Amino acid sequence: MNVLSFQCFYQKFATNYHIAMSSKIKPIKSVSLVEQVEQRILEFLKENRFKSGDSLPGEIELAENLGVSRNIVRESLSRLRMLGVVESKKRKGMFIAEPDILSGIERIMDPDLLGEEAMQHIFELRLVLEVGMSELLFIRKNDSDVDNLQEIVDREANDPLCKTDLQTRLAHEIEFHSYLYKMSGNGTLNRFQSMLLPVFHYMMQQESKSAAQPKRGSISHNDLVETLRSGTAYEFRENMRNHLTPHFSKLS
Amino acid sequence: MNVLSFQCFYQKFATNYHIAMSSKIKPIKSVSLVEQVEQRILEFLKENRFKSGDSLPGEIELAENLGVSRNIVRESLSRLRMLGVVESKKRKGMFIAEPDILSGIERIMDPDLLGEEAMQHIFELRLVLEVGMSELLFIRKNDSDVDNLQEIVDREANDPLCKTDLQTRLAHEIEFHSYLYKMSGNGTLNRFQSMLLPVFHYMMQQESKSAAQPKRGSISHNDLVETLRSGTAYEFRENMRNHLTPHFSKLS
DNA sequence: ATCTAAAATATGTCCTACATATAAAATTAA
DNA sequence: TTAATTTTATATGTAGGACATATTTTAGAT
Repeated sequence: MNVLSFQCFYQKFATNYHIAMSSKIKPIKSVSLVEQVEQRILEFLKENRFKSGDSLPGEIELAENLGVSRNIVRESLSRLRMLGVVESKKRKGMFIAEPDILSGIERIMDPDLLGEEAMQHIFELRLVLEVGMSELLFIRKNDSDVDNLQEIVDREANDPLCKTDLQTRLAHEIEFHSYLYKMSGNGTLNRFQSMLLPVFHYMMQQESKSAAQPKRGSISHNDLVETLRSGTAYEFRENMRNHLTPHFSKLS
Repeated sequence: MNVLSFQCFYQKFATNYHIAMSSKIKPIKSVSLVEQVEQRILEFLKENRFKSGDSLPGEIELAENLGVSRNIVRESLSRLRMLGVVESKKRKGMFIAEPDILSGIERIMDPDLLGEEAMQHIFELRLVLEVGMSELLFIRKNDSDVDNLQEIVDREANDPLCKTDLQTRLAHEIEFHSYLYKMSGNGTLNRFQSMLLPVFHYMMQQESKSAAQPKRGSISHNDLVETLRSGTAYEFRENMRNHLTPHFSKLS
C-alpha cells in the first residue's frame, strides 16, 4: 500500500507559519518548525494506521505540501529515523518501520550524561524489576537455563579474587543478574538491562565507596538458583527481595 | 566552564569521509554521516565530563573541524536536542543539559506505531513493575495517599456503570493503578506509566475481546488499599500478584 | 531470452544567503 | 554617575539550489 492523499495531514500548515495563540499568553518556548513537523508527521502516522513497510511521500513533496524547506523535513525525518519509526533507502524513498522503544534510551544511558536524580530513579527501577520479574522467570525457565546459572554461581564461588577485589565481585554480580533478565524471555526487558549496566556499575561503586559496608543479604546467589530450580515464583520473589536488602535499606 | 580544545574530538574525522573498513567485508548498512557525527559528539560528551550548563562550540565551528557541512551537524544536534542532551538559545549557542530518559519513548509509545511483539513486552513489563513496586510504596506512602486511594476505590464501587460498561471499568482500573505509580515517589517510573497508558488500554481491550472472560483475581482494589494501610510490603506484593492473576495466566 | 549498459529517481551531502532572537555594547537621558 | 534606551554583533533557525550517490528500472546488445 502506498500512502496517498495527505490533504488532512497538510491542512493549513503552510499558512500558519507561527504557532497559533488565540487568546492565551505567549508560551515560554516557541516550538521550532522541526518539532512542529516532527509532531505533525507522527500524528499523521498514528491517525492513519499504516502497516510496517508502507511508503511515505518523498522529502520534496512533504516539504512543498507542508510549506517548509526540505531541511526542516529532513531534520524531522532524521529524528524519526533515529527512533526507528521510518527507514529510508537510496532510490526507493521512505518507509514505515516498527520503532524501537529503547533506541532513545540506548544513546543516553550513561553516568556521564545523566543527572543524579535520573540515576537514582533508574537504580530503583532495577530493584523493582528484579523483584517483580520472578513470575516471568518461572513461566519461561528451562533446565539448561538453571544449569547455566548454576555454572555462573559456581565460577563466582571458586574465584579467589572475589573476596578482595571489588571489580571482580561486581563482574560476577552483573553476570548473574544479567542472565536472569535473559531468562525472562522478554527481549525488551533484557536489552534494557544491558543498557542499564553502566549506570548500575556506577551506582554500585558509589554505594561501596560511601558506606564501606558491602554487606550482602542473607540470601546468596546460590540460594536463588536453588529456589529457581525447585521452588516457587512466590518464594523466589521474596528471596530476591531479601537478596537486595542492602540496596533497599538505603532508600528513603 | 567553556569547552575548548576539541583536538581529540576532531581527530582524523575530516580526512576519513567514509567509514574505514580495512580488511573486513563491507558492512550491510553504511552508516550515514549524521549518525557518525551524532555518535562522535555523544562520545565526546561522555569522555569529557561536562556539567550541565557548559557551552559547546558553535555549529559552524563544529562543522569546519569535523569536515562536514553545517547541515550534518545540525541534524545530529537536532537529535541530541530531542533527547535533551543539549539545549540551544538563539544567540548564546548550545549548552549541555540533563537528558530525559523517556523523551524518546514518549514519542513512539502508541499502539498504532508499535509492533505486536513490542506491545506484548510492554504489557509484561507493566506486570513486573506493579508487583515489584511494593517496596517503594511502603517506603514512601503517607496517610493522605492511602486516603486518596481509598476514595478512588470507593468511587469505583459506587459507580453503577462499572458492572456493564467496559470503558468505565477500564477507566477506574487505570485511575487506581496510576495512583500507585504516583505514590512510588519515582518520577521516572510514574511518567513511564502515564506514557504506557495507550498501550495498556489497547492491550486490555484486546484481552477482553478475545477471552470474553474479564475474570478478576480474588484480591480486589479494596483489599489492596487495606493491605497498603495496615499490611506489609511483602503482603502487598503477593496480593498484587494475585490481583493480576488474570493477566499473568495468559502469559506463555 | 539473458546478460549488460544507460537513464531515472529519491535520498545524502554541501553551499550560500537571509531571518530571528538576544546578549552585549554604545548611546542618550535623568 | 547612573539608569534607561538604542544599536550592534552573533549564533541559531530557515530557505533554496546544486551536486553526489546508490539502486531501481529501462533500454540495449549478444
